[in-house]
Amino acid sequence: MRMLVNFKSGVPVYLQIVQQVKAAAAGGTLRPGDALPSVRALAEELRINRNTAARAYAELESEGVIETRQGSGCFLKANGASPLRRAVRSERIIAELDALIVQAHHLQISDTDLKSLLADRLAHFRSQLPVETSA
Amino acid sequence: MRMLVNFKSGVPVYLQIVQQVKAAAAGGTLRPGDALPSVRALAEELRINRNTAARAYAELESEGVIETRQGSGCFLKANGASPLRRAVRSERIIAELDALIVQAHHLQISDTDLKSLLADRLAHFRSQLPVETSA
Amino acid sequence: MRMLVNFKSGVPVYLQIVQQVKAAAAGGTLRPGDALPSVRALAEELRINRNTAARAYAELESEGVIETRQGSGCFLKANGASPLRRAVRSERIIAELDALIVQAHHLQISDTDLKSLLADRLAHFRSQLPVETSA
Amino acid sequence: MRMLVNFKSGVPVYLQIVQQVKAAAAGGTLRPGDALPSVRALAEELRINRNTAARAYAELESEGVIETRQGSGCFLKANGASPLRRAVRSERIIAELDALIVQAHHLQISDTDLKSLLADRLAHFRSQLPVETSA
DNA sequence: GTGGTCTAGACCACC
DNA sequence: GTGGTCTAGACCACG
Repeated sequence: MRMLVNFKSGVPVYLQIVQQVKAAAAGGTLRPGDALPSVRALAEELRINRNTAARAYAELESEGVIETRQGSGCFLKANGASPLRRAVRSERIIAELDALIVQAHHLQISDTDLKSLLADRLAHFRSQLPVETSA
Repeated sequence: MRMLVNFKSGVPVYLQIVQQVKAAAAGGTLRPGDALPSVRALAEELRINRNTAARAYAELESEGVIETRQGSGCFLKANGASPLRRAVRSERIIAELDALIVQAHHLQISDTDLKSLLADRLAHFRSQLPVETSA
Repeated sequence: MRMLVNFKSGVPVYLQIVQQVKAAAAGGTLRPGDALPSVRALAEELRINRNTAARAYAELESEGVIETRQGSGCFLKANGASPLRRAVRSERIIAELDALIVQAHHLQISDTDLKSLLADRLAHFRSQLPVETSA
Repeated sequence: MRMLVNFKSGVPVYLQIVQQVKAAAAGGTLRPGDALPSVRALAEELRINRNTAARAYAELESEGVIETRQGSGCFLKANGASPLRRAVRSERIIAELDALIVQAHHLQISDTDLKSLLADRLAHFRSQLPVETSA
């Protein structure tokens, strides 16, 4: 499970993790029973404090998304949200897409340029890891 | 200048304002000498405490982005950063673009679909308002 | 409201505060509507971090003992526990009394000496402040 | 040596054990050379994890209070602190006594009642077990 | 090794 | 001025 946090965005780090785990669960990248990285491993990978990672997991547990077993780790809950329908998944991404467009608009980045940038970044990611997402 | 804050995002409200003003200035939507809404008006429009609006402006002034003239309001500074070069503006948007891609990946939205969604939303925005963004 | 924390006991500081507020509420020393010291004032008085004091109050609020009003302070709730009957109040103190006796036993302090010590300390406290407790 | 832990008190379990052993040693209830229960036995008796019991003993050993002889168990050290003078022993109990008094004060238990309660509980304990405490 | 708790410092939003 | 949140470090209990 690839995670990524942005320290400059102002969004609390623990929330960024929560959102990504939820998205992965909703999308099916994480399936019921799958183990999440340990609090320590996640903290090290993202260069954050253990507590911040722990808090993200605590939040996810309190929302019923994951289950934590003392001494063995955190796992995606069986009764977690089942993978969403395609239309629903799209809706989830639209709010962020709109915010991005507004930002680009403020920066006077043209529609054409924005599309190019997206294509560039997608290519960049796909070259980095063998993704299981279909093309 | 149209502004918008998201209370659920976790991003400090005052920071959201700062970011939007900076983006508008960097992109050229706001030009040197242009007036910003008064603290009072902004607070009312966004339904926030006047202190919070004032704080955003104080931050912008301390960074030299705007100047406040007693009794007449806040204005974009003449010596503020001139509109950025195209390449620099692009860089500004890339971090957000990457986060979006990760999110889409977790939701198992294909690259092709993501591109389509972007095109859709761009069309949506352009049909809504007479944008001054170049094509 | 006189408060006192013991840093060496191992009992979490925030819990010691919670217990004392509850006891004061149960005993009637604090009455519904009474204001508690502000988080900052309490922290300074006890030489603890503001967060530790805040946590105690947060716990008390979550248990419905106090009510906190943004910007004005914390107050004992009207529907808080009504003053306990004499017998019940006594019960509250017995667990601690027993722990004390066991400790004294381990230290081989005689019953007589323990009683003397209690009398001494009571006299000490009564000389320090004009207590409203009946003798 | 009878031990007792309170899981709700917030005091670390290992510390409660350490405190009780030290008190017993300081008071003379445990004498140099006396054997302590094995880690295994203690863990079982108190229903705690063996690691926790082991940790308490490790702490005691590192402080020079006890010594562990491979295969035979843990014993109170000969060079451990000899039983304290009466005055010192009294000091040890005073902090707890003060906390008790504050608590009683908040519960509006009168000095007289507090003294009676102490006498009651002392009588209760003495009737329960043949104590070796001097009268 | 695992997750959980307590204390702390810096910052935020509101009166 | 008020209380609340986020991040962090150190420590605890358990497998």
